[in-house]
Amino acid sequence: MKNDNGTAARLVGLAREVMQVSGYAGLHYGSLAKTLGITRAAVHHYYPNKVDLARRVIAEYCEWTRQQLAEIDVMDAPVDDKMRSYFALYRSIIEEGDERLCPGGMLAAEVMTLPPELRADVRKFFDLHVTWVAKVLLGDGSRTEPAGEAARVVAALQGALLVSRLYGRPDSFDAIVDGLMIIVPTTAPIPTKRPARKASVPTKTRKNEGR
Amino acid sequence: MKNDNGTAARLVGLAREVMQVSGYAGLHYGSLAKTLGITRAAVHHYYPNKVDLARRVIAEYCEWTRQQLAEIDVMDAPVDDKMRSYFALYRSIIEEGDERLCPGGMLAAEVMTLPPELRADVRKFFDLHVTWVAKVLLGDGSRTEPAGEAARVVAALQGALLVSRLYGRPDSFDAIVDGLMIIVPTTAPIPTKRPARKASVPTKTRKNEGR
DNA sequence: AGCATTACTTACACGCAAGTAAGTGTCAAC
DNA sequence: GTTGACACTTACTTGCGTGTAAGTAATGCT
Repeated sequence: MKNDNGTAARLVGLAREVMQVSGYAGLHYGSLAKTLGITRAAVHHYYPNKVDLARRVIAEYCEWTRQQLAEIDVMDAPVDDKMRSYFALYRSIIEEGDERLCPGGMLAAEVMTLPPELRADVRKFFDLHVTWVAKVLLGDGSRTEPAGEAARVVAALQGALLVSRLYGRPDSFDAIVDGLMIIVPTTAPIPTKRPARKASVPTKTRKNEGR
Repeated sequence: MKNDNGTAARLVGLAREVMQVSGYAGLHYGSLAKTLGITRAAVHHYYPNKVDLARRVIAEYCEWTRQQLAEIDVMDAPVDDKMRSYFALYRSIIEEGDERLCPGGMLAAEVMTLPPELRADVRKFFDLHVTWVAKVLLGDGSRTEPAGEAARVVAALQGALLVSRLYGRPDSFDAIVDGLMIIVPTTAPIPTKRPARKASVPTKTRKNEGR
C-alpha cells in the first residue's frame, strides 16, 4: 500500500469524539473529512454510510469498556473500591474534554431518532454496564436483587455527566458523584427505608397538550 | 379574525412533544405543519425561526415547572414528602408518553450543538430545578450546603428518565428512583462518609485517540 | 366603503449533507 | 511489466430542511 496513515482508525476515534460532543445527528462526513484533511468520499470509502461508522464507534467503545471493567474485576478489591474505580471511568470522560458525554449516554438521548441497528447497540452498551454493576454489587452480601440499584447507579452517573457538562464545570461532576457512594453502602448501614411510592401529588396527568 | 384554532398554542405544545422525543435537532417545521394540517409557511408565520419556537417551548415549560414547584411549596409537608412529589413530576413525563424525556434534559444532551440563546435557556431551566431542590433540602436542619446534593438529585432523575426510556419500560423509572430517597434522608442518618475521591484507578487518561 | 390586521397559502431560493460513480496514482506480487 | 488491490479524488445526483417573498381571504374598525 502507498500511504496508510491509519485513516480508518483515526476516523473512528474522531467520530467518537464528535458523537460525544454533538451526537449522532451532529456527526457529518464533511467535517470529519475536513478535520483529517481528506475528502468526504474518502470517509465513505472506509465507512460507506453513517450507520456503519457509528456502529463501529459503539463496538469499539464497548470493547474498550469491557477491558476496563475486566481490569477492575481483577483488582479484587472491596465493593466500594470497585465502584469508585467505576465512577472514575466516567470522570475520565470529562477529563478528556469538558464538552463530552459518554458516547452511550449521548446516543441514549437520541435513541428515538436513531436507526434501529444503532438503537439495539446502545441498549447492549447499557446492558453491559448495568449487568456489570449488578454483579459487583452482589459482591457484598447485603443484597440479592441489585438490578434496580445497578440501573440507578448507571443512570445517576450519566445524569452527572449531563449536568456537569451543561455547566461546563468538570469539578461539579465530583460534587455530584461524591455523595453517590451512599447508595452503594458496604460497611455503612442503609438508612431505614421509608414507605416510598408516590405520595399525594399535585399533578394532573394529561396525555397531551395543556401545559 | 377568521379562524383561529389556537394554532400558535398548539404549535408550542406539539413542538415540546417533538423535542422531548427527538430533540431540537429532530424538530422540523415540515412535520409540525403536516401534523397540524397546515403549511410549513404557517409555522413560520407564528414562529419565524426554530430558535424562536424552541425558546418559547422552554419558556412555557419553565413557567409550568415554576407553578408545579409552587404547588409543592404550599403543601407545607416534610422534606421527604416534598421530594417525593418532586420525583412524581418526572414520573408524569413518562406517563404522558414513554418515548419522552424531560424537555430540559433532552436539550441538555444537545447543548453543544444548540444556538447560544437556547443554551442559556437550558441552563436557566436547570438552575430553576437545582435551586428549588437545594431550598427544599435546606428545610430539614441536617445540612447547610445542599447545592451538591441538589445537583445530584436532579442529575439522577434526568438519568433515570434517560435509562427508563432507553428500555421502553416506564416502570423501570420507579425501580431506579425508589431507592433515591436514601440520598435525601431526613430522619434517617447519613452513613459515615468515606474518604471518597478517586482511588487507585486502572485508567490511563489520554487526551485523544487510543481507545 | 375603505383600510388594517390576522391567518394563513403558493412558490421559490438556497445551502447542506448523504450517497454514488468513475476515475487516478501507487505499491506489491507474479 | 502487467495485474490487481488499496487508498484515495473529482464530479455529480438527490433529497431535505430552513427561510422568505408575495399573494389571498376573512374579519374588525372607523
